[in-house]
Amino acid sequence: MLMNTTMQIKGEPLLQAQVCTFCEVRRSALFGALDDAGLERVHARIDLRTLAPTERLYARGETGSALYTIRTGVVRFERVTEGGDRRIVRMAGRGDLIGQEVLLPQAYADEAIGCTNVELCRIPRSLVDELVAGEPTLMRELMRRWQQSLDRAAAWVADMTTGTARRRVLKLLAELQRHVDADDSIWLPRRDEMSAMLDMSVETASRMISRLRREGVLDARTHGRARVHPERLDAALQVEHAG
Amino acid sequence: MLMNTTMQIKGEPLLQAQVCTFCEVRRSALFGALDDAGLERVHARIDLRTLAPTERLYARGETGSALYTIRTGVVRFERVTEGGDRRIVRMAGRGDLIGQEVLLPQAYADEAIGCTNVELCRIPRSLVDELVAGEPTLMRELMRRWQQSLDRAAAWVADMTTGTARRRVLKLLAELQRHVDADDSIWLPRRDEMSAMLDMSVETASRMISRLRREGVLDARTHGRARVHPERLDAALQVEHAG
DNA sequence: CGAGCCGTTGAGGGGATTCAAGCTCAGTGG
DNA sequence: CCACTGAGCTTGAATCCCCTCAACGGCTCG
Repeated sequence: MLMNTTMQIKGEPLLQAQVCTFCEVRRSALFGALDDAGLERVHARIDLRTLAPTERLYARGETGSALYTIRTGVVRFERVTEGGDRRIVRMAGRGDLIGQEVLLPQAYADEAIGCTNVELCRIPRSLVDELVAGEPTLMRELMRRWQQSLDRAAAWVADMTTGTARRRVLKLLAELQRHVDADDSIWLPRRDEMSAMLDMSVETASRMISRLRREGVLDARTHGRARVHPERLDAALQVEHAG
Repeated sequence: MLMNTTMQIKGEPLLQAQVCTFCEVRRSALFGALDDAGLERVHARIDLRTLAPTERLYARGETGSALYTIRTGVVRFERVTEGGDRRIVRMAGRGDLIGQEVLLPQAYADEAIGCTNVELCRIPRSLVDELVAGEPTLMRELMRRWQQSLDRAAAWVADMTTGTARRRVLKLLAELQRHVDADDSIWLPRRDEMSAMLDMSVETASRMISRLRREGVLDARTHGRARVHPERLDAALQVEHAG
């Protein structure tokens, strides 16, 4: 599993120490405040974990013993309503911390499911507990992450649940642009996934996407990936706001 | 201002020490972990603050120096979309901690506005900073509050933004029941406020409420307050889920 | 190659919005 | 005292957006 990473160099097996040192997200990552010596002690306890699309990382109510940072890919959080249908309530991407509630300690609050291929760093709860005792700065970093998640959740309400189907789809595309890949492509959800995010029927989602493709806002590619014209997307959103 | 509280006894002016000691929400409040001696040091720094309906506690982007716990009443969080209309993204009630983001330190993330008459305890940021240094337990309590806010935000997405207008109104009433008053009455939002919470027109909100009143789920009272039949509310939600 | 999943498109119906008109009620001033 | 006013609430009618039901095509995979 350690080999299955973008950090791999010249086909050699990759040690966790190297992963952390070279980690592209280190600056924004949980342990960014630690010096190299501090990182040394951390390496051995952190594992890489991969997640395939639609694969579940953990379930709501599960009592886990680890939290995760996302190295690459997109993860979504689902919740089942009393009606029995699944609703996607939030997403997370590169650099985001997820499953923080195990620190309280508390069961996971939502299901975490892979949207794309995902690479995660698995951080045991005990490790964070130990580090927090010695390094108070880490605590502030943790609180920042919590607030960030809360802020994104509020933004989700304001963006993904408001207005016409077209506006919500446009807002979704704008959100997905935040997790744009190296080759400018974004993850384009399946229609039933859009349905669960934006509270609309799969047919409506399909119609909106088809229309946006005809309008040149969107360029579909293979395997649930697409490319967006940022200017045309913004223009379409402006029109939506005006009307 | 100290006199303007439900804790007042026999008309005597109320000292903050008494307020904290007798505080009904102490168990669930931020400083519940502190012993009486610890509380003593805290009293002098905490002020009571009241908030009238539609009055704003703080604005989004404002750099404040205090966080608050809610003693009585309901507070809502608003955010303005790019379209220019206000959207209510979350609510908080008795015992909830709000404005925690000042601890990071960071500007307030949303507008906080009173729904009912509200009584708050104003806690300076500096006080929390000092206490955290001496009492690590407090830090855990803070994290619990953050997670709780996050959890409620996710629940808001799943409940208030999903399904038919009728379902969303029913879910809103269920949520408001959580903040039920001493006399079994709840805050019944104005129709335009419901509109901002549930993303529907004021007319639709009015129609739904009128119908629920005819159905006996709801008993309107004076001044934006009402009483709900819990069993009928649950029954109505069951039907909604089945259909 | 048939089966099944996913996406697309069409037709019809229903729920929500929009536009519009009254209604209640509290506050105001003649 | 009461008309006047304006804000909030309600209700009706027409329109429109979205959902439902349905059929079909492309694709993968056993």
